[in-house]
Amino acid sequence: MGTKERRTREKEQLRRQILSAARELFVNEGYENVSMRKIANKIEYSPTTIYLYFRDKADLLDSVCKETLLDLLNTLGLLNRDKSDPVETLRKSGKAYVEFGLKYPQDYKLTFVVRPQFQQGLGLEEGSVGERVFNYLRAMVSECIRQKAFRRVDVDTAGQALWSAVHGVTLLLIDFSDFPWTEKEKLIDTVIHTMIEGLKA
Amino acid sequence: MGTKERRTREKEQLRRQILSAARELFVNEGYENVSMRKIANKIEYSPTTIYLYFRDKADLLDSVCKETLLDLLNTLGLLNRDKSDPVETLRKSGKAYVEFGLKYPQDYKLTFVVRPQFQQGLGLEEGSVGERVFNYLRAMVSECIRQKAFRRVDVDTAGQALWSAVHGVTLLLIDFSDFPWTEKEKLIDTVIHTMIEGLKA
DNA sequence: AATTTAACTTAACACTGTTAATTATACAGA
DNA sequence: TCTGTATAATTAACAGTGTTAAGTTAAATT
Repeated sequence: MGTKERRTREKEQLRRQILSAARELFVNEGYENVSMRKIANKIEYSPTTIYLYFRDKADLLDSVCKETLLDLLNTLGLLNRDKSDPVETLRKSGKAYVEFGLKYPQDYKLTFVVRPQFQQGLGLEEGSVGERVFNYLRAMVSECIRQKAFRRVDVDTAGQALWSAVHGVTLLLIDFSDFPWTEKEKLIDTVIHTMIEGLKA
Repeated sequence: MGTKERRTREKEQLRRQILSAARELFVNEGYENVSMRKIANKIEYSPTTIYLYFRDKADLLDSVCKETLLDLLNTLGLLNRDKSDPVETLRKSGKAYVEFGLKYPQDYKLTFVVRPQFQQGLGLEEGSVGERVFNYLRAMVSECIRQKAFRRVDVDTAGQALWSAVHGVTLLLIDFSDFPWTEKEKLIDTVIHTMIEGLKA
């Protein structure tokens, strides 16, 4: 019959329409300055229609962030991982991570700052996209240790430490853009380089 | 006459009352879940009275955060700085910074996460408390380099890199408390230790 | 053509930050 | 002690918020 398929396709389409309107508004005006009515206006539907597709505003945020994480994962996955030089691969990945954050600062904040604020304890459950991002990092660190490029150190701890560093520099650069930072690229490179050197020693 | 002095004293007292009520509510319920009316109820005044003491809700947040920064600066200042071992002093300060953040997680987030969200570009202007916190860190790094414990590296860059690392680990631990972190202390120590080793190399 | 189902909208609730206008209070000088 | 004045605090109101329940329209099925 196919009409049912068409309907579900149309539903999916509207869902995506809502999602992209929400992302655009969240990014440009900030999550808390965006009302359901604003989103509804943008897609030319009544505000309550959104509730047929998303549980509430937080759920909307949640879905937007999930997309961002997939984007990030994809960006990292596109790097040509040189198995023979895992340290260099790690360095490049760290750099790509920060650059992703600075390229889409508001999306990064939505995912790693705003979302935890409105939905405590989540985003990184087992099987989630967030977990996959971290596993990606973990695998690289593991390879560095296996090839004895890094000193014998707990893989998880090292991975989490690296994540801390790149997350930290990304957020500081985004949040305090008026601070008299040294040259941005230099700071990013120093953070990554210093962490990697520290893991070698 | 002295009545004028008493009045200003009373005004100051109410100001502090508002401030401490606001902090308690912000910390326990989250900035955006606290209404001016809630704060007013707590201090048993009408909501609009608050506006005689603070410009708006963001200004209230601002004042709360300024206090937090002073607290942090004081905590760091209380460390006995051993001039003969600046690296150890730096390590202890980093540790104290993270511990401060984890001891008052909500206050930390209000200052370093929520506030930049609601008042873009600030908190670290010249002469501000935030700048003083960073200067404290800068001085320590400078001493490490002067005594040749660290390789010759730009002081500002190194300081900002260190700040990135401790800021990052603090926020990750606060925001993703359900993530399967390795032992918390171990992670914190690794972050700080790795950065310091990286600056020596 | 009638009926069921799905999609969407209208109306409403309790609440938000904030302003303007108003009232109460405490002080000063007579 | 009374009056005028400055200051402090309040009431009422506005335009907007997320969200729910009830109602309406349109499409698909029988």
